[in-house]
Amino acid sequence: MGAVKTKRMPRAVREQQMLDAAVEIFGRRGYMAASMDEIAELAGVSKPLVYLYLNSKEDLFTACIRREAKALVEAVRAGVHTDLPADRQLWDGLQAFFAHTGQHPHAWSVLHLQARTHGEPFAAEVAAMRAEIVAFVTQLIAVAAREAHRAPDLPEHEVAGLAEALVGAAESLAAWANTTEGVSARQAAATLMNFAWAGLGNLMGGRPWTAPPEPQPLT
Amino acid sequence: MGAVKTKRMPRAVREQQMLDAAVEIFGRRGYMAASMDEIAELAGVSKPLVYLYLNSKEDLFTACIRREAKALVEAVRAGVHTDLPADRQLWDGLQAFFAHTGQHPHAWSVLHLQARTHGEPFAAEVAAMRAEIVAFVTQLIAVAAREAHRAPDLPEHEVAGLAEALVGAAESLAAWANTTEGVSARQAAATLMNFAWAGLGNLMGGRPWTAPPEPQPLT
Amino acid sequence: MGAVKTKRMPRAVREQQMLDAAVEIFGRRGYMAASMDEIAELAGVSKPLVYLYLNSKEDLFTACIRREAKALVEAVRAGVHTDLPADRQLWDGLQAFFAHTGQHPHAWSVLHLQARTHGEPFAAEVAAMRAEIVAFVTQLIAVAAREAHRAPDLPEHEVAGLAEALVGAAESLAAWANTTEGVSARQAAATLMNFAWAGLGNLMGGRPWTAPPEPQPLT
Amino acid sequence: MGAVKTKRMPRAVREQQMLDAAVEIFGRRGYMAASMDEIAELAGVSKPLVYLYLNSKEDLFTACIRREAKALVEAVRAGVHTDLPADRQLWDGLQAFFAHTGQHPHAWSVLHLQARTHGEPFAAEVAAMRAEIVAFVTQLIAVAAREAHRAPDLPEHEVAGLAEALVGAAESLAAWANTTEGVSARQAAATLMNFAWAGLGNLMGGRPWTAPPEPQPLT
DNA sequence: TATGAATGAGGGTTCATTCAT
DNA sequence: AATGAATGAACCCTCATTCAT
Repeated sequence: MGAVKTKRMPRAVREQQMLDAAVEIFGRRGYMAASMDEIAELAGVSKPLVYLYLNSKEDLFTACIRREAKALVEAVRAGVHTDLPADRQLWDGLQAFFAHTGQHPHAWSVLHLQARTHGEPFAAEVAAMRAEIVAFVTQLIAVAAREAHRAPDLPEHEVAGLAEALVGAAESLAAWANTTEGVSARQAAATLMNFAWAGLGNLMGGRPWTAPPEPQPLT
Repeated sequence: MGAVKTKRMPRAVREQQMLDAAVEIFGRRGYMAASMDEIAELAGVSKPLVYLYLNSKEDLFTACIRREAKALVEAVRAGVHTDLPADRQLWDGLQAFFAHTGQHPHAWSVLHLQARTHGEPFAAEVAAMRAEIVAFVTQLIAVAAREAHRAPDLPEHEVAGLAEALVGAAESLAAWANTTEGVSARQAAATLMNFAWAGLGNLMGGRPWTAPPEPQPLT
Repeated sequence: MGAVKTKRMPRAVREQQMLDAAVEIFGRRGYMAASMDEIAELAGVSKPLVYLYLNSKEDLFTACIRREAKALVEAVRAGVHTDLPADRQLWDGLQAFFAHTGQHPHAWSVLHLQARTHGEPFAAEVAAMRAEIVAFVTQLIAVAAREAHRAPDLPEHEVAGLAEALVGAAESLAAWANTTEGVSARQAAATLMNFAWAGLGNLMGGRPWTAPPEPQPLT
Repeated sequence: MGAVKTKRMPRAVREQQMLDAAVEIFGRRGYMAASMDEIAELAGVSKPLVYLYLNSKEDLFTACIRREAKALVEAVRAGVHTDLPADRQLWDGLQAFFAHTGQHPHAWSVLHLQARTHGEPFAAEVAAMRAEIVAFVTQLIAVAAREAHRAPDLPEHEVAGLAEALVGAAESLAAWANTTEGVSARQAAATLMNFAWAGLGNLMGGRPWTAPPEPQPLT
């Protein structure tokens, strides 16, 4: 199952093999439970070579996060055409997102679970990527509102909250789509678009929702 | 900071002290990085006693998950009054959810991050709780639709997807609310209700969203 | 050859056994070449127990240095009676010194070679002991001079240099006495007393030695 | 700080660069802690070249010891003029010794500490050099005694002991002179000459020292 | 003459777990 | 009801050393 044992490869190639193996093992076992021995074996090299090229378990993990974060962002970017309407951009982006995470489950596990579960060096790394995506979505929502000649006065932090919720929902659905039989990337994206665009309110006949008054302490 | 060292306590009490300590350490360090030594010390007992009562690290972790899952579900249940309208039930449930997770961050970390990050014995445990909540939300959505005399033909798996998305968004927002300064449980709940009920569509002037046609392979 | 494997001993006893083993191995192999495995085996315990009681290789080494430094100083102190004349005190001290180092060659190796060969944590430890001994000798020389109603104006730093030279010579002779067949502690002490007291000058018929004039740079 | 990276140099030159680097690293880190990697890097060559020229870490260390031992002996020899009186020869030799060790602290560390701290291959190497110096001093003492028409019957092993003590004191003072601020080679040599020639006895008004009778076991 | 690529072996350290009291 | 004493197994990391060019 591991890489075929080929000897004497240039450093750049070997490094990618090591990262491939590391992403798989980190994704499967988790950061702490992953052993450098297993990673080296899967990469088809000896352990010292892994250390020679990637310094330490922490550095190796960081390198994995960086590579996979970059790959995910690029996959989403490649799926989006900025000259299309905002809703279409969101739809395309979501599809690309679900497709990529579905095709690289270990990488998604590394980004979504492992990196956030362990301390600051790693969480920051993935937080940067997430911020980038949230910013992208925030801007899409703003553009969409403008296109619809609506909500010129939508408060900014409200939009941020909505974007956060959308991205959060997408992240959760990624796990759902990857685990549940018969749910494709397209279906996951459609569900989320329906949820986000039409809202549940549509089901209720347009009756808008308003928060009940905050309970006051008895005087 | 740990439990006061009192000798000769009944077993049930000691067990709760141990679980308290374990939840805190598991939540802070993660499952693998948590050491039985640290847990025993924080609980104010010797290590063999932990093993005598809770058998193994795995069993201890499982016990933590079970206790905290039950507590979370009960907290949400206690916040909801089933004789109120569906939207009010959802609103109350969300508030209870965000309040409880905010007040028990270690417990939420155990349920949301640690349990899912490590293999099958634990993921299943928390999946059961999640299924319970998703079912509750699914039924709420159905009730709401019926109350509004709408969507009599809404396909079931569509509703399930929406519920999944809603719960996922809530889980993501929990982290957001707990980390972001100045975001209270009430605000997080409001943001999510707006998102779910009004949808983004409202911003767009009611223009409904429809998926573009699936690309067909060339004949 | 190692300690008899007796189970379940109180901590204090086990610690001494470990220090015994550690001193022997450190003395034989040197600090870096000594392996914790070998030390544990010689002590008749498992490695984790060594770490449980003594924390780390560095701490173990420090503990060895402290114990042996204290033992050596006490051995010398026990040999000296402060109510005897100064020369007799020096003679007795030297004998005790050579006897102790001869009987504990590994300990002497740890103090004289290993501790000084490795960085600051350790060198400082043994420097303190050495300073104590040098101070003792310095004072002895001063007392001897006073007893002889001589050298009331002997400059202090001169005395310090002499004491340093005497202690250095003693340390070197310790190795010589321990390695050379047929040289006892008594003989080593006698040689050094002759050297220090009578000086080589006696051999020369009392002709005192004076430094030639320092060469001046050409004007 | 390392050698400038120049390609294609004759073997003899490269070897000296490697030995320079090795002496510095061995002196700074100690034999075991020194890594071939660091030595090669400081020498400005690749590791295989070090092995090609010097075979192994042991051989490299031996080569260092040999080169530096030779250099030290030659430095002392160059400082001594055999046609001068014995005390002047000793004085000049000591000055040369302290000057050389002060100027080459890493080399002195290799000879005095590292070589003796590690097993037989190396200790023998430096013991040979030391024996040469002790023999030189022994002969100087004998000559001085003859010049003074004294001590025709001085037992040989007594002289050897005195020489040993003198050399040992010199070695110890070398460390003292190199570490203590404001102690020059000249001062160190003067202190030692005073100690050796005049002796402490001079301070005592010529009162000779005699060993107290050896304690007899009770009959 | 010179080096990039690669590894077997071993060392320090920690952990979950048990025994005997 | 509770603990001090003890360990097998594994993990991260480093090093001296070689191969193929």
